[in-house]
Amino acid sequence: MKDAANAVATENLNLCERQTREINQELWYACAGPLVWLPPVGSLAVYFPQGHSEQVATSMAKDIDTHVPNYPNLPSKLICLLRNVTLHADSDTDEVYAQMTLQPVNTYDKEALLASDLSLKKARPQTDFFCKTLTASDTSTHGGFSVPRRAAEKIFPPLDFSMQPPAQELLARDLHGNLWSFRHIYRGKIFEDEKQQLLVGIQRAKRQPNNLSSSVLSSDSMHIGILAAAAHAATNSSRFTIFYNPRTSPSEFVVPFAKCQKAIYSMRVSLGMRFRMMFETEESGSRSCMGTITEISDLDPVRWKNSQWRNLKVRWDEPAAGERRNRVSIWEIEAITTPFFICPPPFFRKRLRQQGILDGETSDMAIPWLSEQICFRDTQYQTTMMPGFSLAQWMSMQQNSSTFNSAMQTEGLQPVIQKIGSGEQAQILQQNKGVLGLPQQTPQVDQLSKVILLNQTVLDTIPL
Amino acid sequence: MKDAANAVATENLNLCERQTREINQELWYACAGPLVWLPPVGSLAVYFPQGHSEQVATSMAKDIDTHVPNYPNLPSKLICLLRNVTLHADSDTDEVYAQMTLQPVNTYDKEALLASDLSLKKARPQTDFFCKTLTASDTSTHGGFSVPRRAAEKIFPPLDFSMQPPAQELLARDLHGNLWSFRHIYRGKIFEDEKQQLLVGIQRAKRQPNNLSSSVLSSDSMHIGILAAAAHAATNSSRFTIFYNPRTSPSEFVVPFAKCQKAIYSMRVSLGMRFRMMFETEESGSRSCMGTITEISDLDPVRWKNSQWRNLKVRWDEPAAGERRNRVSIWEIEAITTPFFICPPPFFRKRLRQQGILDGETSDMAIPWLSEQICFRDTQYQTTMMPGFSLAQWMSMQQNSSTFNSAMQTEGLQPVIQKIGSGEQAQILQQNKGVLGLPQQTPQVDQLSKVILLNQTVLDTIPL
DNA sequence: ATGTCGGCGCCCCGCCGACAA
DNA sequence: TTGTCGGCGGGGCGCCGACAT
Repeated sequence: MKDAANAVATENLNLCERQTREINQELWYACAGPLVWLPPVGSLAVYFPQGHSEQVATSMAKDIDTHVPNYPNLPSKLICLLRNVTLHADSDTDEVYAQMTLQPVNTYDKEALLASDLSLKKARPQTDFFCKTLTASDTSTHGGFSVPRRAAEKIFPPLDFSMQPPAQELLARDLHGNLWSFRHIYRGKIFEDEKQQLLVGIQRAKRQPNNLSSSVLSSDSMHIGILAAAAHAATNSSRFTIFYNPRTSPSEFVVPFAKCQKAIYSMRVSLGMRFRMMFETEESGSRSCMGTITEISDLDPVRWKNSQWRNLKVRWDEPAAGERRNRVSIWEIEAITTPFFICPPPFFRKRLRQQGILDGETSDMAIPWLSEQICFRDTQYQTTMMPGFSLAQWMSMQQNSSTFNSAMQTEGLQPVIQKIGSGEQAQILQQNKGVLGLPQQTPQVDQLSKVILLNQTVLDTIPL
Repeated sequence: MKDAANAVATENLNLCERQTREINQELWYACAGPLVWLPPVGSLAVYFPQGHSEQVATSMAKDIDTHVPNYPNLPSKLICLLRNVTLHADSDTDEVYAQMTLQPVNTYDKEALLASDLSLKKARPQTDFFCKTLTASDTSTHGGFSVPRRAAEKIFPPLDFSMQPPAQELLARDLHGNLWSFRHIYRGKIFEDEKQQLLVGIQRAKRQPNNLSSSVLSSDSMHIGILAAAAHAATNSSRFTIFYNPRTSPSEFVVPFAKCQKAIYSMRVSLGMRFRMMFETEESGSRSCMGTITEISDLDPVRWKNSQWRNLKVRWDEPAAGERRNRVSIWEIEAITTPFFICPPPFFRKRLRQQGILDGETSDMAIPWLSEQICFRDTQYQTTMMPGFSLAQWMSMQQNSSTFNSAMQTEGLQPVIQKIGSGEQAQILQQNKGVLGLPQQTPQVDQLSKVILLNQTVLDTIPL
């Protein structure tokens, strides 16, 4: 398939209408990547100021400055009621982001608690879409953009042989509501076509030196602003607003309350624990990678003592994926059910040996120091992980411990159900070619950017 | 003159070199507009958090939210030592902005005080440049860009008739250091040319709906961040960094200390006082507009009580220029030396009449209620405005009043020397044409944008 | 099945001159 | 003097087919 693309006149929507027009949720999620799942409005969520700072630091390509003041009154996590969520896309870069309004709470509404739990069970609907990393020919002005045959058959409308000129028009709407028309041609002189509403999105490769300076606010002021805004909202139980950029940094700093709670109360982590974690693959799929917990420690012992934000240092089984983060949070990982003691990874045995715990060569089947404990934990895991881990159970837990960032960090180990992750990002090339006829002023569309074509289905299949 | 323009290969400067390369100061100032003059490093300056907030609100096209908390410990102005100033230009929009690092101080270094005073006397060097609002033909891809003959003779190198093909090449460097080559042709079949280093800049018309959301930080958090960062720096006497965007908002919120002091101590304002103030004209020139003070009151009586940031409500003589702000600060205006009582403007007489001060029709020459006082003030003005208004005088004033935002607001009136203003801005059209061969991805180059051509002279004529 | 490239038609960028304000 | 536009030449966008993997 090849296509010529021209922007159909943007229909002269009056500005008002365009601004109120909501972004298509399915397309937004498709562009955000397979692992992103926003908590629903009205549910409880946990806000991590640390993670928020991290996102800003990443998007400004600047480390958090050390002379940002400490906010002793601001805890490392705030339990909030999610008051509002709106989806957005940067008008220049097409990067998707979400705006969330949070309100710190002290008492937990049952409904909000329930909503938080339900959101975990409701999987993201699998919309029919196709995602392709652009090739040189795709981005070149010389050739066209080729869609793999399977994708065309899956996504595009069924053939209609009534019309005679082979090439016919496909219409697609992008994140901003602009209409695009494409000519669809089948390579083998046989053509297929049908008019239907499609959606198209662009997932750009991460810019290398991201907007170095916003030219609006200094990085310091931003970080202070994050903390001060959260602290102010916390003390007044008033609302505050944040932006979540799923693709600029792997910092999911607003986490469904239930997910957090389940992880913290049902999983006890310890050194050497094996786990798996979901990652995004090249073509917007997901797969899990395995690793081992090597250390449990504060990411920032000075400002954020006893924070559970990425307090687990890990080592991944596949060293090839060197871009993976070496620190994760407990709610991002999932226990590996196959008994770990059967085959601890080589590097870990080596470390144990260095530490004098394992001396000499030991058979994989004979590691006495862990087996009993492991078995017990595994049993416990099977119990707590039974379907329908009771909501009332958490609530009673919650009532017994006023704040749940307890000191149980270094004690036990136990995996949790939920899986989450933020995609690793590819590097960039530099080119400024049009793609699919998109206007030239959209920068950074290169051969590592991705185009997403989406079948538009019923909108309300994705509850927000 | 017409020209074809192609970007000379950007010379493959390695990234490191490009980032450290400083922006040309003359070009930066030419693009910033005729009224911008940054205080020099090492001098004392006054920082107005209110004005800073205002700039952010303007650049985000969003009013300051009312639930931004009050910072009772943060005064409406901070006296700071200017530690660093760097000039920048937005890589996408070419908008110039400056980054300043400020450090609140309690004791005033004599040198810094002197530097602040000296900067007032040192006028911005008048560099040879030409500025033109783009016409439809200029931006069209069909025609070329025409430079007025006078400008060409003033800016371009002298003729050299040695070469034979009429059209020859001009090289110019833009704000980012990119080289551009232009073909220079004289209309009347006679051509002029010479190779020489020129500078070219683009001053875009203000975007109408400016970056609605930064997608990084919420507007609330930004405003809080501004206040919290300033408050933190003030209490610790530590440095903080701000961005000043001279063209996005008319908020000069970092003012040379001497300018501020002179205005506050030498000028006593009152209702009805006549003044003049500098404004930017269409073609980057400046002219003064006259007006009358109609009210003296806090801009924000709740959060910023007794602040001198735009506490003067004014009425302009020329109602045509409706875009002018109706609130100014005392250091922005200059007294009108011609005695005001000879001819108070009509609207003001009407107001006085309404208030029962003027009853019936009164001759312009017979307004007894002010004349004596005016004369006195005028005398005083002549005195205090003598050249060399002593620096030691301010210092003693400073020592006598620990903070100088005194309560003398509503008392007297007296004008001040210094003049300042921020340019009014034109509105925009929507078009996406290339200008002078600049790359297409630079947006918003339209017929109201301006192109600036500059003769590169000695760099260090402008002390920063 | 899909990425790349030579051939080449046509549109539009951009140069020239004419004309008007 | 300077903004606009018709004429028109050439370069590049973009369609087709060939070929390789």
